[in-house]
Order: sequence, then structure tokens, then C-alpha cells
Amino acid sequence: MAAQRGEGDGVVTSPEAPADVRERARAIPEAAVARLAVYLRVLSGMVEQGVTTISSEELAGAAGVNSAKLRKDLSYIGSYGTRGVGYDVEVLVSHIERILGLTRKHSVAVVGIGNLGHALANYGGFPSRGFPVAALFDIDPDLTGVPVGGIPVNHIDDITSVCSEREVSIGVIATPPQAAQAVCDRLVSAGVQCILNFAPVVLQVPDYVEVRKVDLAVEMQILSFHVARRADEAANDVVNGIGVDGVVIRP
Amino acid sequence: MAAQRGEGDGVVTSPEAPADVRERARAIPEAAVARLAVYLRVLSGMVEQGVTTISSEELAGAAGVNSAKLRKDLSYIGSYGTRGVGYDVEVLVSHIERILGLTRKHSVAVVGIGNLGHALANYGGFPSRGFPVAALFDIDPDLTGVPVGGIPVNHIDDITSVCSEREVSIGVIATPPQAAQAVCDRLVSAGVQCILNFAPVVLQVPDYVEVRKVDLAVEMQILSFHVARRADEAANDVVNGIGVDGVVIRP
DNA sequence: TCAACTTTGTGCAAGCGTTCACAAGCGGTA
DNA sequence: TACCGCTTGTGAACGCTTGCACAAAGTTGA
Repeated sequence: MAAQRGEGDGVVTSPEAPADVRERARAIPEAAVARLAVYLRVLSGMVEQGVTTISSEELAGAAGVNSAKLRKDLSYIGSYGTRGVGYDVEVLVSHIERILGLTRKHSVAVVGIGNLGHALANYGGFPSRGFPVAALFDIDPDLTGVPVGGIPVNHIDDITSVCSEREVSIGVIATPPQAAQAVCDRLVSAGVQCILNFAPVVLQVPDYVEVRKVDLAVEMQILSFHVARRADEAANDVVNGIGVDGVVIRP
Repeated sequence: MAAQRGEGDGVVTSPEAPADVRERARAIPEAAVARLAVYLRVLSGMVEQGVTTISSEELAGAAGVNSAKLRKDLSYIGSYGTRGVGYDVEVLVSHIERILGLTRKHSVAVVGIGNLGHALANYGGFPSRGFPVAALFDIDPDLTGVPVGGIPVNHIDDITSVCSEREVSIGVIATPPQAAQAVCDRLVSAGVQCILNFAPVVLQVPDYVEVRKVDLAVEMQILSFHVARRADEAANDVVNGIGVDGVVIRP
């Protein structure tokens, strides 16, 4: 059992690899993958605006990163830029989409149709980006059959059959924390290997399952930490003779 | 203007620091802060179960991390364990809460009362953890005055006055992407220094503002990448004579 | 055709974060 | 009190990311 992200990602260099996309994909750092997704969004916006070519400097600015990092990230997926000119926006889009596996559709199942589940089921960003919501589940029998966002809710007991039948590749857990581990286990036994977890619980899963978590409480507490740090710094600075605005009050 | 997380976090060692919490807080790595929040939740669960003492090994297991990392994380906030015994759960809880700044309340404003905004406004996890939702905003005049989750919605034009009046320290952006930057600017001018952004946009903010983003599309695409990588590996392994289950089919 | 200019792609070094491994310290026991 | 076993706290090594700086490569203009 591996728990969430972390160890176990040891990149194993396989013997005599056909130097192509396969090997490339293994070597891309997780952090770079996350940024590639951001670049992709920015680039999609560019396409709509009719921009055909973009420099690393411009793209980096729009994506909020440093241009050297951007170029390194793009170099992981190959060299598709033109020196002295920049990158062809459409070419870049299609290469990033290929690397991120967005050329095929990934069916999504949402489990737990509460406030968040409703929001997710109705969220337009999923289907439009190649992530059709293929199934909804809840434990409440009253919800069974009721359509949410155009899809009827199934009972949670049918997870295994429905998920394998509809070839769900990504499971989204939006249940209360108590139910999350059980739901996760069922998803895994239904063959789902990627899970996005909104429940504030550390899920235990087999090594081959990829879990990403979105934890609002943790995000809020990180922000809280920064508020506190800032307040402390201010207090500290005042003690050291520097005013709250950074103005030195006792030179 | 700094964009989101990244550089600019250069830890400046201030002169003759009173070796206490203030200096400690600066030195804690961001990643460790995120984990501390997780430990805190696990520990809270322990308290409810009546557990009084816990070893690093146990806590690490429950939090899904390696025990050495856990001990190092805890060492950032001080030495509150007893060698040969472990940590006193309640002591640890109160120290983590102090470091994360959870001893004071942090008022939250949610902007954009769509599906997600509703879910956030009704989310019980916020108030119970010291993050009272103090204000809601939307651009739709029909929503103004309508209570959601017990709090009446204000019009977006009143952000500045309402936020400073109610001492909002954290702003949550749950608007469509087009509106996000404008809303962000208003929050910043209202004095909000911490922002949690759900809109799929890279926000541009002044250096002193802390932005965290929750980006569903990016999360999905990271999972998609792993699905694709896995499929490629499987294909690759079959080529190399290893079956899908890891069974060598051509020895 | 050639020179000047622009922008990519990448080797290298510095900085962080993670992991290892073990000394230091504490409670229990004789 | 002295010893033993267990667990913390942390110095040091390792490895991954980031950022710098520059050669390579392409375009433009004369």
C-alpha cells in the first residue's frame, strides 16, 4: 500500500528504450507536468485570439513562470521551437496535448452528490476538455435515478459494474470523509487507477493507483500560516525599528 | 507584479532575531507547512479517539508520509516529543495550531456564487476550523440580499467596503475565468492579502499577496498524463516481452 | 552573401527538500 | 544507581528543481 504522492516514483530506466515519446513521458518531472497543463490553457487562449507564434518570454509571462523554466519544461517534450522566432502556437498545443494524453477521452465518475458533487457534475470545464462525466454515484436511495447535470445518479453499490462497463478511468471522490476510504476501495476494485480526492482524508491505495488530492482545509491553513507569518514579521520589524510599511522609523 | 507561487520567497535572515517562533516560521518550507496541516487533522482525529501519545512511526503511517520526514517537519516547529515515548497528542496539536496561525479567526469572503460558490458557502469545514465565512459576493443583482448558507449575498461592487469593514483576511475566487483578475484586483485593493483561486487563470498580484490556486483542469490533466504514461509503459513492456500483469511472457 | 540580431535549447552550478543513519536522551527495570 | 531498549532530533549525503549563461541556429536587412 502506498499513500498518496511521494516515494515509489523512482524513475526506472528500462533497457534499450526506443528513444521516443514513451521514454520521454517517464522522464518528465511531476512539477513540469503540472506546468505543461497551465501552458496548454494559456496557449488555447492564444489560439482563440488568433496568435500564431509566441516567444518563451511572452508565454512565460502569461503563465507566471520564468522563461528559462518554461524552455526547460518544453524541452522535456521535444524541440518544437524556432530559434530567433519562437514557438508555433498550434504545434505546441498539439504536442502538449499528446504528452498529457488528451488525445483520448477519459471518462470520469463522480462519487458523492452533495454540494460539491453537484458543482462538479455541472462543471462545464470537464467535458469541454476531454473529460466526459460518465457516471454519478451516491449512497442516498432517494437520489438514485435523479438526473444531475444531465446524468442520472446511480447507487453507490453499483460502482463496480457501472465503472467497468462505462470504462471510467478517473474517479472523483466528493463524499464525506468517513465514506472516502470505502469508496476509494470500491473504485480501485472496479479497475479505476486514477483518483481525485476532495475528502479530507489520506487514502490508502495500492502502488499502481495514482491519487491526487484537493484539500480545502489544508489550502486555507497554508494561507493562515502566511497571514500569521506576515503579522509576526511586521511585529518583528517594528521591534527592530522598521515600520509596517517598510519605512524605517528609527534609523 | 509577482505571479502566483514561485521565486521571490528568498528567505532573508534578519539581524539578531529573537530565536523564537517568529524566526522559526520563516524557515519552514512550504511543503512542510502543507504536511503540518495534514498532521493536524490526523491528530485531531486521535484526540477524539482518546489517544494521548503517538510515535512518529504511527503518525507518519496515518498521514501517508515517511517517519523521518515527519520528524523533520515537526523539528521545524520545535522539539516537543519525548525520546523513547513519542509525542503528546494534545501538545502537538496546540503547537501546530499556533504555528499555522489557527489561534485567531480568519474571516473568509467568497466571490462568485455559482455552483462552486454555493458549495463553498455551505461547506461546514470552514467555520468549524476557524475560517468563518464573513461575506459572499456576486455580480448578479438578482442574487443580492439572498441568503446562501445563512449569509446574504452582496453585490460585487461593494467588495472593498464590505471586506475592510468585516476584516476579511482570505478571499476565495469562484467566478468564471474572465472575471477572476478583476475580482482579484478589487480584493487586493480592499486589503486582502491571501487569495484562494478556483478560476482557471494565472492571477497577477503584487509581491506581498499570497495566492494559492486549486485548478481542477490541471489536476485532471495530470491524472490523464499518468493514464497515458501507464498505457505507454504497458505497450512498451509487451514489446519488451513482459505481459500486462508484469508477467514475463517471453523469457 | 554576410553580418547583426533574436530566441531557442541545454550544460552547469546553486539551492531545496528528502532520506539516511546514528548519537542523544528518556522511561523502565533490576 | 546503573543498565537496557526504544524513540526522538538532526548532521550529512543525496537527488531533484531551478536559474544562469551561452553556444547554436534561425531570421532579417543590406
